Amino acid sequence: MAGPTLRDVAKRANVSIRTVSNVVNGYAPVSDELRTRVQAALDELDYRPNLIARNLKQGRTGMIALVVPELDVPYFAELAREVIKAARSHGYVVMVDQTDGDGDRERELLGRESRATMFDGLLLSPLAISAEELRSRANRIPVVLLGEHIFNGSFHHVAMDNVAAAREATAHLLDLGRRRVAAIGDQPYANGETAQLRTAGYRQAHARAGLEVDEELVVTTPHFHRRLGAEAMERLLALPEPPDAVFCYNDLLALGAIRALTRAGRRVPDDVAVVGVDDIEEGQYSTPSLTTIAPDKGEIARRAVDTLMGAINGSAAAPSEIVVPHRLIVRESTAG
Amino acid sequence: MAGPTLRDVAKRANVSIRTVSNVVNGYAPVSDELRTRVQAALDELDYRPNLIARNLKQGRTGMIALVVPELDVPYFAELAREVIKAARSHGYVVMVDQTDGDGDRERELLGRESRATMFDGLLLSPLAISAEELRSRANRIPVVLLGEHIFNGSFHHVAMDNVAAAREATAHLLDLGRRRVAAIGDQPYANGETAQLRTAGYRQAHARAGLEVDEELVVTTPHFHRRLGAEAMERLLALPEPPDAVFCYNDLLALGAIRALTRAGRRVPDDVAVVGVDDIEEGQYSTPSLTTIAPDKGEIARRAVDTLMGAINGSAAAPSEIVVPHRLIVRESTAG
DNA sequence: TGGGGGTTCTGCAACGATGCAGACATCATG
DNA sequence: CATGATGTCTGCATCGTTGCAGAACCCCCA
Repeated sequence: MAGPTLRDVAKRANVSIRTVSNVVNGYAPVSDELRTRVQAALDELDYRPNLIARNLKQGRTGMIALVVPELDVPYFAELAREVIKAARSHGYVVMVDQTDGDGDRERELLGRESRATMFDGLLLSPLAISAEELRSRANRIPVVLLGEHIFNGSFHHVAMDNVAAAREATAHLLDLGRRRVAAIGDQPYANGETAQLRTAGYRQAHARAGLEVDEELVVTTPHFHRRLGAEAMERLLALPEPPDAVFCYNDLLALGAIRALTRAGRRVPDDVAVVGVDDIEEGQYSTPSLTTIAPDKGEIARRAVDTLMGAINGSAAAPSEIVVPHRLIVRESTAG
Repeated sequence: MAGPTLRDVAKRANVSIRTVSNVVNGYAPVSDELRTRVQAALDELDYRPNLIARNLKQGRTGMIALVVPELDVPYFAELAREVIKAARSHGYVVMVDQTDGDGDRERELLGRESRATMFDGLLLSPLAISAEELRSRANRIPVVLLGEHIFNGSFHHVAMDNVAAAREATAHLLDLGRRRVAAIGDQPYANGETAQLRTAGYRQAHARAGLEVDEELVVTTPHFHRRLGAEAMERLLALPEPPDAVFCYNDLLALGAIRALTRAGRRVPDDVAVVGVDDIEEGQYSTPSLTTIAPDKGEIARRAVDTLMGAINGSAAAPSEIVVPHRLIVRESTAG
């Protein structure tokens, strides 16, 4: 099972281990004659460098870890794709792990026996554990946070402007003349920062338009899945005065809401207009297609990876707060 | 940056390195007195074992790699989730990489300088490179193939029965009384084995029903994305005699096809019934919801990981050909 | 002929951990 | 008291690689 080592190659080519290493790495000057002899031995034995050993010696692995709550949530899958791409351009590979939003799993990740020491850096997506806790367990390896707002930043952090995004989405609905705009996805409790920022934006839009928010229309959901979007929509439809528009805190909620609406016989957008957030590909092909706030995922991934690379290569810069652009993409679910 | 090592802890606790190691691993008998002293030192220095070093010594990393063409294709994302789960139950973590179906990327993965030596095993999903080539570059580490049919198996292989699955999907449409059933997704060329198996099943269903296949209705698509499903459907609709049903080789194609149909003003399933393959979650929430062939992804992942673990732990069993169950799930796109 | 400078090549130590054999002390037993 | 068994603890070698310093050799020119 175990392959040939430098030693085996050296023996066969009748040279020192070090010389073989030099040939493999193209390092020091090696005469053509020896080089071809060594190369022949390498080929004959089909030598492959043992990266573990190389890593141990060099103190880096060329791997970073990307930790997301759920890999099969399209936003994270699409983000993962971009991260893998960005990392590759730095010669890095990415270990993807999912925590199911489970705080224990996350703690484990940062704990003593964690495999985190195998990675040169960590990209963490929205966390169940608090900023406090993260800081106290702070690992020895560089960390960049994605999309979760951690206050008084002790970590590098990349995200879009959630307040502005939510404000624009809501304003778009108000501009269409809708007056009962619901919000699905609030999380008014610890670690629900992202959702809270979006709620803040939703309120700002109302305030700027001189409108009151009907608190009945702000629905809390513990997470952002299709099913919860559908359920929340059903509850809203059961109100005496149901909404004529909904701002959903992500696209999955929005698609679930649309599903509930069509099942209930309401037309989208005629009866109820719907906006989501994330711009997952699915929203381009749904019926109706989905108006959404599109964060620049490629940019998020690139900036996050760049920042992480900077931290890995020792630039002990102060934690950076990076805001990536977003834009409203109007599709059928509001434009009819 | 570099954390404390066993040596540092040993120095602080005034014991040998070996004893610290024993405490860390709970190995040999260590007296309570020393144990507490060492433990204190471990805590004070916040020691974390260097896994690279441990791995080098032990010859295994506790990591496997999962290689898929595209991580943001829902089927692969959902599969990845299951694989990560299954691997975790064996104490393994999973590196996910994507190749974009790019043969060069795959060759690189298997090539000399590949990072594959960092992993105890490899799970490979449908490949752009041929079975031949894979075999010739066969790595030194155990490999299990997922969902791609490699003939005269030299590798472990886990998949559903593609012919049967396609036959059942097509039969379902024929049973509904549809007589012009199209197929979207054929790939009648090298490395299109999976697609070819599905086409075979499609033909079998026709043959068993005593019907001819209209070759005009069999559409080739180079890959399985929503856009191509929509385009293929548009072409089919432009035929003098358009189909009254479509069997799509995966759910994304089907969702794209549905999109094209509704845009063209056709009703699904009344005018055209649609079936997909994969049972991605999106199909439960689309409008209409999607009838599909559901492979048991959890089972695929578990069997694949189990098989890989077996191979890693040295059981040099003959390559196993594992067939996992699938079933037809009827939803609105055919049941109206 | 001898010494400076360059080119090739090599051995040793080290990365941080664990396997192994053995040192040392303690204790029970005949 | 000698013997051996047992329980703790330690040092050395090792995993496969690379950094470093220097050895060996060649060439050139004074």
